[in-house]
Amino acid sequence: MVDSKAQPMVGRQRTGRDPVRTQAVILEAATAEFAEKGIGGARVDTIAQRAGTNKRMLYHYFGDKIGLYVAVLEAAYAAIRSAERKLDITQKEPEEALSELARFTWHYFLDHPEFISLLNTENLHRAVHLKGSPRLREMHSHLVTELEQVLKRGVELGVFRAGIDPLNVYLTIASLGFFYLSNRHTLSVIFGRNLTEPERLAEWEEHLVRTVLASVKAE
Amino acid sequence: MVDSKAQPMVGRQRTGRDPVRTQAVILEAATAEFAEKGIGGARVDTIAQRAGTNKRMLYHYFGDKIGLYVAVLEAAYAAIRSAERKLDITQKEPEEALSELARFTWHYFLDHPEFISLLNTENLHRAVHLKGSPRLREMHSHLVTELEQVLKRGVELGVFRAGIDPLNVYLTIASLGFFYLSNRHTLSVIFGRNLTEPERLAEWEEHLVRTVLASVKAE
DNA sequence: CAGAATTGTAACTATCCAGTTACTTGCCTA
DNA sequence: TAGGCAAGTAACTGGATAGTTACAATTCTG
Repeated sequence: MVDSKAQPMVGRQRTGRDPVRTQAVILEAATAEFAEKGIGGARVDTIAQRAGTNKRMLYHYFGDKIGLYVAVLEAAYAAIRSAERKLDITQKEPEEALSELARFTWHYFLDHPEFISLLNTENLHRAVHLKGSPRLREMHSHLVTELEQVLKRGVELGVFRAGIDPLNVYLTIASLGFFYLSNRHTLSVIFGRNLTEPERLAEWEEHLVRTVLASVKAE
Repeated sequence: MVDSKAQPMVGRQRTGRDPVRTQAVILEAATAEFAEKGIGGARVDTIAQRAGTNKRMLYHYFGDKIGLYVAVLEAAYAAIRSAERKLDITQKEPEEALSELARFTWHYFLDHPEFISLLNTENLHRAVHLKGSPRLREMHSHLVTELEQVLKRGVELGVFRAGIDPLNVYLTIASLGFFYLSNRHTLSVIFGRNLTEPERLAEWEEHLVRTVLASVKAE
């Protein structure tokens, strides 16, 4: 999610002055630590160790623990928005477009469980950090606007029913993708099944796509 | 979620020996504290204050902070299972039964945001506390079995399509209800809308019910 | 009314942890 | 090659916190 050249410097000699790379490895280590343990459980010393640097650097670049967490959250949003911009669904048939958006979202969550965890952490804290971020505008998703166009063409073609709020469709996709993965631990225990077996994941993906299409289907 | 006679004893004199009630007020205060702050952010002294008792009592009855948290989690599961047992969907028309289950789940989550938060906390910790609970069996939901019967009758009547895993329908309902409320803070910031306005909540409830029914509809 | 049980008080311990300080080391460039 | 800059070291401070201790106070029942 951060610059791919970022790598912990554990077991390495100093490689020279590179503030951008130092910040990147700190951010990556902090992402893992905050995602695994939340704000209250994350430890500054552990983040420094995981990054292969020292905590003087953390305070030098990010100010304090919360400043580091905010940078992690902003980077996480930047990453998903960057990935979303690579998706262009407006040039496809409506049903295909919607399927593609649904699969993209599912696979993004599947490949980025740390993003799910960070969202849960931020909601636990009532989004106070997100609200205070000057980069808020960058976190908006253009996909709802694109989705609006897709739904409109679907209505025109007679495959989608009219009167659907695109935000609701976006939230339907996100709901089905997020909940399954976010709650995989408790659900696996409660239902006595391993929800993260490859077959189950593939089955849920098909169920997700089918449900989203069914929810907008013309009668 | 806990015994209704539980009430904080703040500002009250000692009201006599009542270990059941003392434990109940501690559990209620602890539920609020763990739900609002997670395990790492919750404070034992604050729980005692919120309960109107002292922390000697917390350690006396629950052993330690984690023991208290586990008791909170078990009580939360007991409460939703108790509420679920009052629901009988097997005697209704399949579509009505499914609608009722969907609305019940939505309203349960709406009325119990602390349950949502505790589930997120427990998943952050990979359900290690849940796994270790001797009350695990009590946490299973009988509703999947009932749902299986409802789906079967729906297929027989020709209103539902065949081959649907009842667990997937249950997860669909839970997904749509859970995600919206769990992420209400970040989503409200990102999309610039207050997702918890009464009109939005009512609209989402209708969308939830419609989507669940559409997902099982016979073709 | 005495004793048992529940609940309370307040000080305490030991540990943890965010953040700071004062310096040192190493790299790179003019 | 000297100096500036990035990065590192390690001790430290101050405060927070879970959990404990040793007793006291209150309630209620046999």
